[in-house]
Amino acid sequence: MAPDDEKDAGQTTGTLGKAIALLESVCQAERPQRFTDLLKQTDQPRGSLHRQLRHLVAEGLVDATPEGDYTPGLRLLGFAAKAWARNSVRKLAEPHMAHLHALTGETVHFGVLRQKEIVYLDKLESRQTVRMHSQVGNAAPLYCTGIGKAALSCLEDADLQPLISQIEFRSFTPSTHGDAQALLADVEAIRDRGYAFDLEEHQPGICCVAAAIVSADRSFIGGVSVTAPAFRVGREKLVDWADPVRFAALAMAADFDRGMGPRRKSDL
Amino acid sequence: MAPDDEKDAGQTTGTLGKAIALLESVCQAERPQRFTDLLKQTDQPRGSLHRQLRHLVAEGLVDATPEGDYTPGLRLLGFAAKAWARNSVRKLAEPHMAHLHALTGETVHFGVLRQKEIVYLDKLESRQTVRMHSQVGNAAPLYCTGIGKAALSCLEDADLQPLISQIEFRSFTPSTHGDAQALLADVEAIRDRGYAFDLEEHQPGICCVAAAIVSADRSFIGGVSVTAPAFRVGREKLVDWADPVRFAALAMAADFDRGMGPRRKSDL
DNA sequence: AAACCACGTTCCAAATAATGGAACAAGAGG
DNA sequence: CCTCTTGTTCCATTATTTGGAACGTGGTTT
Repeated sequence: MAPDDEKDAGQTTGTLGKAIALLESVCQAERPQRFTDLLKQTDQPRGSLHRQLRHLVAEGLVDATPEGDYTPGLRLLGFAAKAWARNSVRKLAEPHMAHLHALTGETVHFGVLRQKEIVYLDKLESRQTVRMHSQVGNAAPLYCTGIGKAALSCLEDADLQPLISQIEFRSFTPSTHGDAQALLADVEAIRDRGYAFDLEEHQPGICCVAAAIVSADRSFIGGVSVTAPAFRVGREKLVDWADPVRFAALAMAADFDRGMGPRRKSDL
Repeated sequence: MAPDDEKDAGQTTGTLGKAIALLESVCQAERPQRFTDLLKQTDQPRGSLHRQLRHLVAEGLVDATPEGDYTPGLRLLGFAAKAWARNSVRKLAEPHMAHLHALTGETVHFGVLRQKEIVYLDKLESRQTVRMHSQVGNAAPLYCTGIGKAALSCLEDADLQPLISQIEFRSFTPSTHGDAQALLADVEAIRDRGYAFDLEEHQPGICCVAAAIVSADRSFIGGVSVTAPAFRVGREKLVDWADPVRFAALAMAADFDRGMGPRRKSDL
């Protein structure tokens, strides 16, 4: 119908793309969506939307109550469990995370880059926190998280500049960097230090030290961080953890380079 | 091309169904799949498979290495995180799980029924286990897990019999029930007791006590269990935990009935 | 009651995207 | 040099999706 939709940018994924876009709508929403809610968001004809939803529900990607509320489907958990369990970088990071956790006694995160976000792949909780699990599987912006900024600090200036200029800065907290200039200055400092802070820039009251895991070819593999509530730890404490964090990141990078070297050979 | 495929059973999900079937193939495999592996499993023409994979990769549901290895995509984690965070039954179970965990000091599971399997939705670890997280999002058969058998014990005989007769019994361990008769006897006992055991029937060395969470209308909502290694706890210990587990299940059911009562009203 | 409206569901000709066979690259071995 | 395996591209055919409109259904107003 529309010959060239504005933001198709290169590739089209046909029917699947539309289905996943709809699934995204269902997932992004805060609460169960009704047929009409989705109709408004997706502005598709009734008939099409109806069939697409039927398909998604039949496949278990979306769950529907008899009353007509649509929520993300439980089958997604099964898929994600596999994606998580089979992720090789996460597996290799695990023991080093455990070590770091034992050393600091605080919450340790591991995250990788996906598109232009950090996705948290693993988390070891601080000893008895009241906090929920999760965060695992969630995505966060690059410009206001420790791991995200550590990732940025690995880029060449030539790649960094255009990327930063595309960012839409949103102030999650009063401390969030509000523009490219502030972020660039921070990245500069991170390059010098070799590690990054997040001083309540994403979540109020939460701060962390993070380091990038960098492969031998200088590409960003992922990041580790130690996180704690601001009321309990000051900047000095974070600095104390910086070396352990950096060391863990180095150890992970070494494991990565060792493991990823032999290609086809080590497959069996 | 094929006018009526054998097991289409009622509904067809068109293009999406094929894409998800392929995704399932990628996820089920133990290791990264190559194009040819998938070609064999799905017996589709090269052209079609190639395009479907391209679409899945473009959508982030499948990740592909430059070398041509296909693995479950990281985007799945994001979807699942939403599905998990927004699951209302899980949320309401959470505090009762915590209580049970504090009481027993052992691993507590919460699971619900999906299709004909138990899907684990939450887990509180035994204090310092070496064990990984996960299990969350994984599915297990009904006939060899505590929560699964507790679910079976909620069914009327009229529903139970046909369901059991369809089961393909697979012996995960020497203790797994091997036929309908043994399972029925166990279900009978569970009905009498009000709780179920899993005595190393699914994973060697692992046993649990479980109870069904049953709504006021007598339908199965989910199940809770306390799990421990067999070498550390005997049947007596499991029996000690049975009442706490049953009580937790009752409390969850009460919360469920209370929360789910007011429909549209409580939406806001 | 009748008229109205919001919500969902179902239908079907027309438009579009998926299909699958075959031809085309590119290595890897023999 | 030939051949086998693996992966990619092309394109006429075919099946699926599309989307407008008509049809239910229940709730609300006049």
